Amino acid sequence: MLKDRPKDTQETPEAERVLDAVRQIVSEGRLPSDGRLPTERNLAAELGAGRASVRRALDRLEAEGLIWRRQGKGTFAGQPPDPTEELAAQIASDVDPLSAMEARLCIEPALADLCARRATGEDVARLRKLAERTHDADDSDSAELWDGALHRAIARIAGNRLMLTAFTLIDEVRMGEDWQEKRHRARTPQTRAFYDAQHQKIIDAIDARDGTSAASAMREHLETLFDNLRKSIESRT
Amino acid sequence: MLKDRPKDTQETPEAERVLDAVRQIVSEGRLPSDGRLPTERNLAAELGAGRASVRRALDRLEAEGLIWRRQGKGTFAGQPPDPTEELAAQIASDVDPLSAMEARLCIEPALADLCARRATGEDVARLRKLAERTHDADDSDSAELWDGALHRAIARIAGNRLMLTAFTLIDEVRMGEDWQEKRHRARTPQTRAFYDAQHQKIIDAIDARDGTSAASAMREHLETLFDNLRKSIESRT
DNA sequence: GATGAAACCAAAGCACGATTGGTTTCATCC
DNA sequence: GGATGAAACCAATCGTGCTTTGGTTTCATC
Repeated sequence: MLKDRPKDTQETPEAERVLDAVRQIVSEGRLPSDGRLPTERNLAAELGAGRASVRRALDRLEAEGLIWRRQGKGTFAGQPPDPTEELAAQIASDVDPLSAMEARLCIEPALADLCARRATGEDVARLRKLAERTHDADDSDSAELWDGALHRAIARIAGNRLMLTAFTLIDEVRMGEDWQEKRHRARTPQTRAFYDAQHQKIIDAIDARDGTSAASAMREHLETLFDNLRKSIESRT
Repeated sequence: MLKDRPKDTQETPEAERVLDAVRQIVSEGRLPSDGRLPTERNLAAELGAGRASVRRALDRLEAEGLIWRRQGKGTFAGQPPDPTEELAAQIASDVDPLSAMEARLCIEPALADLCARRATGEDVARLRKLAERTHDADDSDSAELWDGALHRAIARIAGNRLMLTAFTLIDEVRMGEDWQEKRHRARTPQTRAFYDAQHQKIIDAIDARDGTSAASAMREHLETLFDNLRKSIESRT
């Protein structure tokens, strides 16, 4: 810390070399579809370094959240899988889009309420950024992705582990099913503008730390979604 | 169907013999702690019957919900395990009683609403019976058990698989943790009478198919529980 | 003090055979 | 003809032993 050279970028000569090499492998994504990295032993051999150095580099990347590791399994790029996914996959088969919306309509207003009561200024800034991304998205697909991220962020900020798990469950089922096309049709330029305004309203309420308003704004938003989804289903049965 | 002899009780001579034998094994509970029954082949040998007959008997018992089977695993007494339990066990460690109540307060009023809109006369009769059992319970422990059964029944009648899973998740975490004593202290004779009245109000609203009233009655009930739990925690920190 | 090499531990995977429910076929017996 | 019993086969699961892989320690080297 007291040294005058920039510790973060240099560390020690070998450490930096290995770290950069591994970071490049991860970021460039030249790896199997499951995101698995070479084993530590292979990595060490390929880079002509010792296993300890490789492990130090991986420790760093893990701390940064770029990779995750599991003893006996391997090292993988990205975030560790959530056990909720499995449960979601199991029950996904007997859940229809309407009951999924029903569930969202139940839990998300409550999450917005809690979110409003617990959000920090930083949290609100993050939400605004996500809403902006949703608004700026070029195609309907990426808009949906950012929209999902926004709702998830609200759920996380709410700070209730149980409700977050329940939300994740609903979210996983919703994403994993074959309703994609249905929701796709329900998303037109007009509705998108509408959704953006509703997002604004929700975030404004959260920013004002007004839980009740946040909940009702979220409920209104979801009901709009719900209606459009229902119309979309009815129109082409 | 057109025969004059009582098909249900007699079927065919051998079938009935095997069915009774297996039914006795299950009901008397002379089986390992995991509820595993002998294999079909062993059962057939023991009873001096063919495997087909044994399977017919097991089919019947499975249809009655007395046993469940899994290829490659075995035949077991009781109901098949719910995958929700595992997930609940995993996240149980970082959930506190207050956030569990928060989650209940979010989901159970919505379940009561749906329940009121979908309950049949038979369903309401079942709920009334459970409320009666809760009221008649001798000790605080069994009252809690019947109370749990009542809330679960409402969740099941609501008829939304996703929300039922979410409810089960909360319920499992709630039951599995060490908060038993806390809730125990929160349950006094006075509060029990109070709870009984609230149960009545909820069920009356469901009986009247008034979802909004059912939801608010449930919310009121949970808020009472919540308050008492909070007091109980504060009193002896 | 950082590095590299080696050895060991523990968790997970993998391959293989055995077990078990699910299914079909066929001969037999009322 | 329908129920039964026997046999064979399929598919999912489990148990076992070996391998792989990350986690950890030790030691020699630079």
